[in-house]
Amino acid sequence: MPELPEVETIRQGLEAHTTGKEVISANADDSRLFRNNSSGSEAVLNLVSNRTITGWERRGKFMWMGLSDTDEVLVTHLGMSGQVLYDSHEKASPQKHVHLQLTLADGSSLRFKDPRTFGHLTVSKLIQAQPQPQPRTQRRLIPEILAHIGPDPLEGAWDSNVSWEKLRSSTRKVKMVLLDQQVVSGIGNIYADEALFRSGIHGLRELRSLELAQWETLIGNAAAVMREALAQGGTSFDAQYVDAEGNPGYFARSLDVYGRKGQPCVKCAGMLSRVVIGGRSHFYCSTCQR
DNA sequence: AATGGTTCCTGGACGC
DNA sequence: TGCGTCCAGGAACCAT
Repeated sequence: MPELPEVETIRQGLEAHTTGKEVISANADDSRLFRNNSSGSEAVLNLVSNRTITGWERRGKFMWMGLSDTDEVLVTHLGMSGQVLYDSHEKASPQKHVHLQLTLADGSSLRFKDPRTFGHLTVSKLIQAQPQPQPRTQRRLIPEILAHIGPDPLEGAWDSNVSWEKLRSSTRKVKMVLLDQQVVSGIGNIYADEALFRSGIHGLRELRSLELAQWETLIGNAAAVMREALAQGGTSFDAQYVDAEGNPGYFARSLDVYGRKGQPCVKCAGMLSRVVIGGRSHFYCSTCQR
């Protein structure tokens, strides 16, 4: 389940291994990963072929590959089970669920794999981000299709006051707002639960019951837990999440509540519970979270 | 306008 | 051991 720390881990690996390399051949299937392109995978193949990779950027759970001599980028979202795998040598045999494969000039390869096809592979044009990061050290460009996605808490652009006026009267459950990528991006089900636990806030609370200071604490804790996870290479429960070189992350052992129903709370030793909010599992401590 | 529900998909966990 | 059944998850889309 790639959330911000997992996507950032993958991005760093791709940045290190593929920047400056030319794409000499590209193959794609007709997977629904390409559903946002009017011409399916064709637009993606046209974009990447014979261009040099200039780098990888990220906002929230979205990541994009920059290319030479164009203001269009290849935008990826890994969904539930997406992987972008780098290999120092070309993978000759076709592999299951690999929907796009690029061969680079030095003989290395890049494979976009996604069994559940919840992800996206889309061509999009870069535009000016609104709002711009503060302080405005450099102008941030983001893909046009991500214009509605909010900044993530690890970006300079994040400012909880910006969204507060719209949120303060909302009757939505706090957990649902944390997962709303238009409000704040990058937080998925795992880190939402961890941030709520650290903040002592129950996910079923209505947002309007919070003070601005509590909302800021919540976002601050989400940022903190995601930074810690990033330092561990992300969270892996199974083979679904691996970095660009196929290695798992080690943060799962550091989770306080997610997936721990029936186990003791790390703060009060009481038994942790689970409830469904908006179709998502919410793991919490009924003593520590109010 | 704002909010909640439905949908896509398949590997893995579980029960018999 | 092997089969069937069910569930997890993100975000676009639809219904209210």
